[in-house]
Amino acid sequence: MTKLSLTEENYLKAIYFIGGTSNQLVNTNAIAERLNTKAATVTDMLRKLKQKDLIEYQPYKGTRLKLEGKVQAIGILRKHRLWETFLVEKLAFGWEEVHEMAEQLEHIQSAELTERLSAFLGFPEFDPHGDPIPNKEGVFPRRDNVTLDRVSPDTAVMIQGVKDSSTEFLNYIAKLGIQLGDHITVKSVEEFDRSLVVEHKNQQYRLSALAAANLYIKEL
Amino acid sequence: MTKLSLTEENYLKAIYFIGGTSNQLVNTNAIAERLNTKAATVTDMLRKLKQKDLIEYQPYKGTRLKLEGKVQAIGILRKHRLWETFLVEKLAFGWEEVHEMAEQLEHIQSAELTERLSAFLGFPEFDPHGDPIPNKEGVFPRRDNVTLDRVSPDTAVMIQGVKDSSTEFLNYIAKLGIQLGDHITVKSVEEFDRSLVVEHKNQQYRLSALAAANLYIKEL
DNA sequence: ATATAAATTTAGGCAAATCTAAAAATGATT
DNA sequence: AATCATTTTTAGATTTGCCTAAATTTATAT
Repeated sequence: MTKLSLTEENYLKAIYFIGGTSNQLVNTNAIAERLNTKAATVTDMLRKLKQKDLIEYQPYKGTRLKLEGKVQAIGILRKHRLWETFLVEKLAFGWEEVHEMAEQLEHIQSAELTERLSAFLGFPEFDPHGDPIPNKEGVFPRRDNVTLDRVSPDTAVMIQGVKDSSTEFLNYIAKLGIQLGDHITVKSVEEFDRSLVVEHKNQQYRLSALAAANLYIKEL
Repeated sequence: MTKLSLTEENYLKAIYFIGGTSNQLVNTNAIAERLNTKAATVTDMLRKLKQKDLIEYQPYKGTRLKLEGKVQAIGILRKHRLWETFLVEKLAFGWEEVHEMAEQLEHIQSAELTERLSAFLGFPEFDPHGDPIPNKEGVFPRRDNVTLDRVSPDTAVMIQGVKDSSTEFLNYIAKLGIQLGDHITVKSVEEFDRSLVVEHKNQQYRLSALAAANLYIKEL
């Protein structure tokens, strides 16, 4: 639980981001590019992080997070997404504007502050962009693999994400006025083609089974 | 408007604090003590800050803030007190707990964030401790020199500070349950001794003219 | 398989912020 | 005014994070 420097935190974040959830081996150059620094600098830091037992690192082979490194990285991600939620929901910033501020706020050290912020925001599980916020144990909320076509009629649900993120689909739902976080209720399902009539923002309209199958929802 | 390092900001803050509002000459040792560092280190930084034209500095003589340095210091103080207000009023921290967190938050760089935070908090002019929060131009609010004895009956006012800060007086008002920020209303004034009956927390009681004259208030 | 290209590390340095120890300036005292 | 004590600065090192240039390892392509 050694206190990490801001720079160390940023390296862990970068390795976590590039390695993905499967914790793949990460190249030195990839880290250098993400952090706008030089490969030689990255090598220095990797040696240091290895020495602190936060990463696995074999020269020329690449690096990956060890458990403690991953815990740290997820902790920072949690703070980042909570602060972004605060900035958007409480201070009315636009989604595009908040990233840089959150990059600073995520390094504020106080576990108690993080937990109280979470409580103040109503223990959000997803940030305004729909990205999951890990809890304080580092566990990500399951984005329920439930899609709109599997909901029983008259159940109010919330749009939580999209399965198909092609431009065409995003344009289509934008045209319908559907946004992340919107509430929607299935009114009826057509036996014939499984298309459904939904109520959304006080309007009723029909949605194809395909469209519904690509909208992740959460029951309220 | 050069962007300052965290360390530079802390030196400016220290000089501002020690020099006081009258901007007195500040000794090297005083700064070293406040920042838990050594005099030699302070000398190095003073040369650097002088070179950036943020302070006046004559070797062996001492230092004081120049205009730009003072502007920066007051800007940091503004952020510090706004964040403290946030932590106490929104996240329900106790007053004693917030200082260290605010020491970190005060360095977050985003003028827009500061202004939105202020708006979110209702443009507070005093922090939960009663200390004035400078506005974005660096001007401190006047703690109105109005005391409770000068208020007309049936006007709701807020306790904003004390004139007499002797232990005896503070104990007396603590015994009455009067705290900074409390709302209080003068119900009537006695011609004879100018003592007054006040309503405070749903109770009515009598206060001497002297006690009332030592309570700074703000009309609501 | 050998040469060439790409990725990575090593070597040597630099700037910021800090330290200790020694030197210099200021101030206080007889 | 000369000395002693205090304050401050200078000198020289250290640590962290970064750089360039050269050397080394790994990957690719005839």
